[in-house]
Amino acid sequence: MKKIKGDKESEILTAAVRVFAKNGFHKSKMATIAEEAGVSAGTLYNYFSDKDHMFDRIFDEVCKAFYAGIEPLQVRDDFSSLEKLEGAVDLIFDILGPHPDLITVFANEFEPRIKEGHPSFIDDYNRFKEVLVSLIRQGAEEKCFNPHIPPVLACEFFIGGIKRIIYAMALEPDRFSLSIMRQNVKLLIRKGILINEE
Amino acid sequence: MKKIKGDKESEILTAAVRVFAKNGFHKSKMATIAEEAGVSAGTLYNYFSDKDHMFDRIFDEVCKAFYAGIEPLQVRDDFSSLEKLEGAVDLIFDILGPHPDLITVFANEFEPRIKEGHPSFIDDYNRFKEVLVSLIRQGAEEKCFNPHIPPVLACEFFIGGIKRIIYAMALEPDRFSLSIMRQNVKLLIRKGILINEE
DNA sequence: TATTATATTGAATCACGGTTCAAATAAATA
DNA sequence: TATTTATTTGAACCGTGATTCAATATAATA
Repeated sequence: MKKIKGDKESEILTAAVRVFAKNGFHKSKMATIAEEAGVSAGTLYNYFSDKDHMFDRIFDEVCKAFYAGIEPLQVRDDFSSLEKLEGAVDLIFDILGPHPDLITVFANEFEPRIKEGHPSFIDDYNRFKEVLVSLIRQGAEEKCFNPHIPPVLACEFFIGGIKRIIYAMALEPDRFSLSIMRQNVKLLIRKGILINEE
Repeated sequence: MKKIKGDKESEILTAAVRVFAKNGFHKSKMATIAEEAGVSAGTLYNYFSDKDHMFDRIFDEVCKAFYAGIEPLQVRDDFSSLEKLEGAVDLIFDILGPHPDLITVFANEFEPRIKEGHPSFIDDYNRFKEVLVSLIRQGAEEKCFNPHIPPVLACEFFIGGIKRIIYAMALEPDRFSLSIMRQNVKLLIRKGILINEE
């Protein structure tokens, strides 16, 4: 059984996500995380300088994946604006969908963490949002999306909706399947709630 | 200057909202709240049994207003389903819109607080959501709203979107006006992002 | 005004939990 | 194997901040 470098670090992070999801950041004790990871409290500090740093590492990965995923989407000229936007939805579902604990932490701790300082993941996250916004803007310019809706506003609305939907899913995994969620979110984004009379 | 009963209590709550909005619940010190309210730390405990209780009182008011506002909407038979749904949007904007600090606290602390226990406001909040869901369900039954979208799901999506929009507004009040926000949210809810070709 | 009841004060208390670090253990190297 | 280096341990430390409460001030009542 050879240990891969970084192995234990990610074991600790996985445990941390589990604990943060259950108790929230502030009520999660380093001792609990250590126990959950099967190491002692002191060991945590060989991998992370402090609790905040450990926390931010979690979102580092997520935000890097967000940005890495949306960038290639932006430049695909075989995709319509709508396909790109739906690609972004798929991206979020793909990255977070399989990890309920991560969703929970993301839903409850992400924005507060941004508000309280300048976390390491902020640049990737902002870039991700910028691409999303510019993608919507482009759709509006092409008269594919409603040009009266400010793209930033639409972007915020969609992110908020998606975030909450996947959080609901994380809380009650058996109620709706990932694919049903995904499909309906796309529908709501595209056409809203009204029946489209044709 | 006669002091109305409950006057000081609400002064403290207002100060608390301000402090919670700025620092988040856990980083807000009772001492700071006391200072902000112009009383001493000990006085807080004449009005609230502890920090959690004080916190919950804030949401008590909000949730009571939510439920009190949506209930009459539900039974108005001079309103279409769409008008009712838009009435609910207006309700949220009316209650939270004028209070950026309250929005911030609501956006960042509400769900975590629900997750960690059984707060006093949970019943009003659940009733509010139930009405919202049943309102959407009714619209679907009347073939006004898309019947393929599970109402609970639509409800979560809309709440998430609205919550995030008003939070964005609270963070940058000068970027968009309340009325622009409101109008565009309704548009997104009704028709989504696509242009409705006619 | 004197007396009683109520409200406020803020320094002291005390539990909590993040962090440290000397000792112990394990791994790497000679 | 002996020696050096890296890692892990967990009990102890210590800052923080919610909460308490005896003393004080304010209001109500006689």
